[in-house]
Amino acid sequence: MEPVDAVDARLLQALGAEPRATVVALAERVGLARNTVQARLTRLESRGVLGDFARRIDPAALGHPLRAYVTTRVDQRRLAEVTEALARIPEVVEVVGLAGDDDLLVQVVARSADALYTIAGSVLAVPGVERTSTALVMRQLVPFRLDPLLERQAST
Amino acid sequence: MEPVDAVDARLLQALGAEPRATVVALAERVGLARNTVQARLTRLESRGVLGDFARRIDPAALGHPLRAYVTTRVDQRRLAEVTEALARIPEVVEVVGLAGDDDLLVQVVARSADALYTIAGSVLAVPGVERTSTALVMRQLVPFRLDPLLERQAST
DNA sequence: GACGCGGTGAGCACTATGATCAGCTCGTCC
DNA sequence: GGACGAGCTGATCATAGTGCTCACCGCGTC
Repeated sequence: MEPVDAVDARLLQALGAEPRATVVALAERVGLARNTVQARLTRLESRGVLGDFARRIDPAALGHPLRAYVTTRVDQRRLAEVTEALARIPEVVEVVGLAGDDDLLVQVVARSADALYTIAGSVLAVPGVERTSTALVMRQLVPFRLDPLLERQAST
Repeated sequence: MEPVDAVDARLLQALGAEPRATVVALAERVGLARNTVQARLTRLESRGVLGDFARRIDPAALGHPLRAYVTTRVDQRRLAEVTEALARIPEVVEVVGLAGDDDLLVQVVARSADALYTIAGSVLAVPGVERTSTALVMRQLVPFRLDPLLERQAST
């Protein structure tokens, strides 16, 4: 994916500061014509720079305040099958394939510690999963952020 | 955090389907009065249900197509210090404290494999960090999602 | 039965939207 | 040098959405 330019980066920064801002407000903030902002926003969307809206939703607000990473080792030949089964567990919010000792990193959320135990069990019960290790997220020390990278891009 | 109710969940689903939808469009979609939707949206925002806008931005669009998880073991007594130092590395996009063998899970993004190597070095170089292990994300098998949970909440 | 809460529909002035236009300044290419 | 295309600009337009306030109503609570 082609990286965005400095103007787009500033636009994204402005959106970060005020997500519900109107196009005219953004135009004023970044010092561009409304026309330009409108065109760039459209381009950003169509280029897929902005991911799912769901990423902004706090799982805690959905009654799932607990978050954990389940590292799993799987039978590589059954990877597709395993992925599909994991996707059927509602509390599984993300699965990525890793290079390293572990094969899969499964991010899950849970309503309670008890529920988490059950969910971890469901992951282990998936045919093709050989071993799992669950690590509970106790605290978000640095909340997800992209500002430093946006800052760098904006000053290009 | 108090979980949202079914109506809010449907609202969030509608937003997920069409993030730039106007309030009137959302009202029509969920079958509520425009007034109600407006009030609920305001409440959702003020309750902090919606996290940072940056969460929606694809790091690849910022020129950082590589993503990795760096698990680290730290001197627990220097945790605050370590966190602060990690936060100063631009490519560190999230740090969480774990319960388990590893202390910290550091999510980083990088411009290239070479850059990733450098960044992993920076993490290890932080005073108080004792050991690190870097796992490159090769593929997103299940992209981040909250739909299954939203669905459940919407049908309450 | 009084109360408060949340949803409703209506109305209002104000503002934003999306689309289109010609004009302008770049840098690129021949 | 000159033609070209891309991108930003400021203008205009009709249409639509916004934010707000109001009175009203149904519902569960005390």
